[in-house]
Amino acid sequence: MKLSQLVGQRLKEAPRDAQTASHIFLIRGGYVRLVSAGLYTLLPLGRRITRKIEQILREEMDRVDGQEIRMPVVLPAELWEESGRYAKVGSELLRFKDRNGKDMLLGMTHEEAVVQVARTELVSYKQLPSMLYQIQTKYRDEARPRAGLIRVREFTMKDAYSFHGSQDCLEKYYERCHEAYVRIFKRIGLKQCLSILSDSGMMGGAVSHEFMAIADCGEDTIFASPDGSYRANREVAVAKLAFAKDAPLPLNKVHTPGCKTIADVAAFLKLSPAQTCKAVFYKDQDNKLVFVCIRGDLEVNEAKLRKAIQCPEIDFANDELIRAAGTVPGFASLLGIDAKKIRVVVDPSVSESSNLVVGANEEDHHMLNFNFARDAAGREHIMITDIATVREGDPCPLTGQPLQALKGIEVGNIFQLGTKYSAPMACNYLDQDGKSKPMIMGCYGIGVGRAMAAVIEQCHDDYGPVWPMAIAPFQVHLIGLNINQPEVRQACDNLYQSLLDAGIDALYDDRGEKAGFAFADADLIGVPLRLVVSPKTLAQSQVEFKQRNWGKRSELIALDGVLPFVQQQIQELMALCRPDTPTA
RNA sequence: CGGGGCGUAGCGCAGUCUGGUUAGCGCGAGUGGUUUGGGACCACUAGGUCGGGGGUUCGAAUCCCUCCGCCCCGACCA
Repeated sequence: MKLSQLVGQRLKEAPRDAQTASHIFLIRGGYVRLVSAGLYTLLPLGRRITRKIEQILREEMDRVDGQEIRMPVVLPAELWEESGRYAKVGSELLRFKDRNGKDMLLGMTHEEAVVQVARTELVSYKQLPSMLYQIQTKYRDEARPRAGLIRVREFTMKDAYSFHGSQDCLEKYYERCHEAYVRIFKRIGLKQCLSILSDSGMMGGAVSHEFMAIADCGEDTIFASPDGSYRANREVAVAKLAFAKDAPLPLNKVHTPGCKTIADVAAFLKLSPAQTCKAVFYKDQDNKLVFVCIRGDLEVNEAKLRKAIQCPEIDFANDELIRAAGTVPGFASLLGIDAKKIRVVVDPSVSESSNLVVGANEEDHHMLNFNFARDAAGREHIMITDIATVREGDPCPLTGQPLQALKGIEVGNIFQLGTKYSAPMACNYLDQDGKSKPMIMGCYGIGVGRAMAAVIEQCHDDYGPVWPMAIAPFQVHLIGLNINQPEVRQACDNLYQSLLDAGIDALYDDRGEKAGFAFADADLIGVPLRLVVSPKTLAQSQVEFKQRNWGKRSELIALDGVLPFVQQQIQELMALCRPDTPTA
């Protein structure tokens, strides 16, 4: 490709909107262009990269016996009604009617569609296990697209679905897919990508992992032990906190004028927040009160709470609702509360700590020395479960070491779905015993554009992306300086042609721009290998060579040895992305 | 959906508060010339529904009303 013909302007300045490295460089380098919020056109450079990523995905999916298919983006609502998701999913699902008034939708994921394939094409246990995948457009009407390609509304996703005759088979296959994912992210050049335990959310199913590209701009928080043995999404992470276990002292009411917050109470009584108990009030979608107790220094993890009480939507309760339950906002506690009438959730930090300060359910008063086992009435009706948000430095549940907090971009996920879709949608097969059984399913997704953006987040310098060889838009960037001199033009043309003839993917800057201008563009395009030909180098029958990540350093190589040299460099850089040595 | 910010040429911005002729500047683009190793220089040229609509006014980019769009934070998120 000649740079003079490449579509996609490089920009000296980024649009003000762009704030993260990947967003800035994708725009400045001419990889993508915004069409509307969360909708992007991939320009040639961006498309070249995503094609290479897609090819890696194909190879790795085929390697775990996947078969590529293609399902429609537009799907009939009736299919989603079968699984129950048509009613369940909110406005993230784009619904519309076709000309006949039939309810349709844009696929945000394809469990229903693939189940329809499986239940007609896979009928016997002899055909299982089986895995189908596609690389295709998804649409999600995101409330808030952000950070360029990190969070968009329309995107290309590799989505794969496996079908099994037994849980055991699913679990074994899930492991293979996990390994395939480790290989994939290594191959596309991510430097740090961790698989973590995750909250499977509305996707359902028991076990799931998210693959997180570690990056400061990531939306997810991950807690990891220093030795890597434990890592989990903040939504599900747990810590092994130590609780005070002193001999219970008698309850004792104290006057705490105006002390409505934990900070007030702790300061007034000269205690640490960890010696207090916090009462937090939520309401569910039916406007019913949920009374939550947690140690004063901890925060409620709403994702855990939602899961614990099996309630997808919760919000803070207003004072009216709190008072109606017989408590006093700011001075509320379990004391005198009838747990039979109100839903109460207590974190172990409260049920297992001794002598906490709690509200007295009386204006301007608190109670010292609350002990759950002694003082909470109707304990048998109270749900005791971990609903605490893990903090950086909290002890790891496995090793006890202080947990580290990392930010990550979710570039892929894998789920053990079980029969969540196959059972309601009658996706059955005939087993050896002649009985019809629902298939056990797994699903496996990777966002292609997001993966590209994540690579930039991890691989860039001040001047632009530093593409890993495996997904670079080109393998070699050839620049001709003073190319208006016929002998330079000739030498460059010849070298370019011989690179192409050798099967090397070369970009040729034939524009005759000034050196600085050409170099700045080359940095933005981020091709891993660069060759510069100029009258100076030509006079010695040499070519200047550098790798993209060498900064200003370069070396001279003989013109007649360029081809084998470049081929070897490509091999060496490709080797850096070989999946042989899994890291995650 | 809640909070905040922004919308003037392809990109970055000034002008808006305090209304007043032909709406400017830098980058980018085109032509000609001089240049040529880390975003050169000179001259000329093209490029604008000042986000849309309505209103106030002799006069609106500027004031008022309204709608739309984009970004950031939060909520939500297979």
